[in-house]
Amino acid sequence: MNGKTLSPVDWSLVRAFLAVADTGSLSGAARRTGVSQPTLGRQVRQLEAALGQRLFDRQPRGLAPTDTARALIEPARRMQAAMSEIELTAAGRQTELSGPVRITASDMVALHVLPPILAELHTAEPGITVDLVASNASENLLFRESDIAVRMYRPRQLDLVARHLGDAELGMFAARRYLDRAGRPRSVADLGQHSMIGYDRSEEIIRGMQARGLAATHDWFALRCDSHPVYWALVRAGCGIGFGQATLGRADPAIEEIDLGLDLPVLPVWLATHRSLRQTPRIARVWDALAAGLAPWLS
Amino acid sequence: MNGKTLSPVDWSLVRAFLAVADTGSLSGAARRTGVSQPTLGRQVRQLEAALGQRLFDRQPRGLAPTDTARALIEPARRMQAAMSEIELTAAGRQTELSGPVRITASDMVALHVLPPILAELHTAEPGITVDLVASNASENLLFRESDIAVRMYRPRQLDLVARHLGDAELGMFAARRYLDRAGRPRSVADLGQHSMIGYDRSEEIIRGMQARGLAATHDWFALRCDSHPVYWALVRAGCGIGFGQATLGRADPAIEEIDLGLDLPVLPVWLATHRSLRQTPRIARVWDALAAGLAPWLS
DNA sequence: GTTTTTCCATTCATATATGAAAATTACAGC
DNA sequence: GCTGTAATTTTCATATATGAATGGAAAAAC
Repeated sequence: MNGKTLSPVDWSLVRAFLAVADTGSLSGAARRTGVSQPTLGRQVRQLEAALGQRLFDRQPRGLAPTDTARALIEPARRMQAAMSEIELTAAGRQTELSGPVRITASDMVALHVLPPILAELHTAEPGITVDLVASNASENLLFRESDIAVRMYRPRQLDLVARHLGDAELGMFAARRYLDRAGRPRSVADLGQHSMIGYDRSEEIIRGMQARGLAATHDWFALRCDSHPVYWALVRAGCGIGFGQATLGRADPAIEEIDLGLDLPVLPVWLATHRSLRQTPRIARVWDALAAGLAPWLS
Repeated sequence: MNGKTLSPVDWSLVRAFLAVADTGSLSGAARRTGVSQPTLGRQVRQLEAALGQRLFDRQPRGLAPTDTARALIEPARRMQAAMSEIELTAAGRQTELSGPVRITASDMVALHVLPPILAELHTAEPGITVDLVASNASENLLFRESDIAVRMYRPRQLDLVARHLGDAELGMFAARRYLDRAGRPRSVADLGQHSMIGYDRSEEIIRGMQARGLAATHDWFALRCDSHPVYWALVRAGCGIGFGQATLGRADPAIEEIDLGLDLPVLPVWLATHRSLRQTPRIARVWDALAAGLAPWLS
């Protein structure tokens, strides 16, 4: 285990090293980077040979970093940061009103709100291609995993430009079909007799209800689902009463709003991008399209 | 000229970018990096495509960086520095008393002094392989272009460990053959009647002689050569009187020292390595061998 | 104790990147 | 105006790296 040659080390191996160190396994790193697992394994081995040091202990559950690897993570991160700066600086200096733009949005927004906005944008600017990442995980704008993010909270990362577009109201909804069958609740107390749809792992509805004086627990719900789009499909299918964005529910003829005077929280909607990209023509164009297109959904 | 894909950029392209930016041409960068020039050209193009920016203006005399390229050089250097830190940290944690060690020395020292030292070292430590770079240019110890440097001046770079081994005396010498034919100078004035061997571009001897009151000019010399080893071969072949390291001349039976009472300068001899490597077993072993082996040559 | 899951290593066909040599280009000097 | 020089680009055979599929091993789940 010693570098027998004194040849320069391929910088791209460090990227593989970081991905493996971050995820703790070759397979995980492969999923995250899009590079295949055998390739990552070979690259790690190659880096170990080049540095003359074992970097990971191969274990059944993954690769555990050695002391040496731990010592190398910090400079590797600096490399990554510098690489990001290169990409962002270069992208920020682009002047064409065309090219790819990657947008991150929650799966709910991506599924129900963005498609018409992007359709219109594509008609107006056919040169701009959009990569839409529907994910509730916050992609890292600093590493250019995304160019523009639509978020339901105030972004707090450094070097970001963020704009508060407005607030998305929440409402309580059920399918007309369901209400015709199960009856329309007239008070908060009536809810106890209804099928409520909730989340499985997330506790947000439960906490919200409890804060409003309802004795909600995990078992209070007849049906639970963690996927927002599927959750919403359950509501539309008449599985019971659920919560969702007010604009979405009110625009849906199959659905009826249930107003019991609860003051439901509102979700702030933010647009965010990296400071280097804000003035880039095609990014600015998409930014404006999103801001304009989202406005009718917000209050 | 716009990145049509949004795929991650290969980090190793930045190394090519830096080499080209530093040398100002693909050919120069190829010479410096050991990568072929067509490959570098392709890598630069590839980086330009990935970043969506032209980085160089192709000119007949080389590649001139664009404004964008100039903006990217600084983060690229940070990447390079971080990569160096990775390599140095990893190398510094190696514990085996074997592996490659790259030594830089002036061509004179490499040719006349180091061979016996390295021969003995190799006998004692066959696991250590040595890359000897005979070059008067100072390789960059920070970027691990060399592990140990033997230098005739005090190294001043940051993060270096340096040790002053002693001083190499200079002397005035000529081949016995030459002196038998042309006579032995008894005074400084006699030198005017002799064939003096000097440097072509370097003025060091001229300045040294002038400082000692001799009316030396470029034309004072009958023969000039910039290569130290060739210069010394000229002296040994009886072409005339020249200057060289005292220990070298005195050990040579074909050569006679000419002592006219001039107080010639001495050259300080330094050993230098990166701080991270000083304690590494095989580096320390070579360091010690060099220190011990060079001692007899110095005063 | 058996099954299932999760992960890493290997194999082999394919895609990609590389280098040597030749072709090309544009200036500089005479 | 021609030639020489020093660069880049192109071409093509070769070397290298990659991914899909497979095999294998060790924990976790039942």
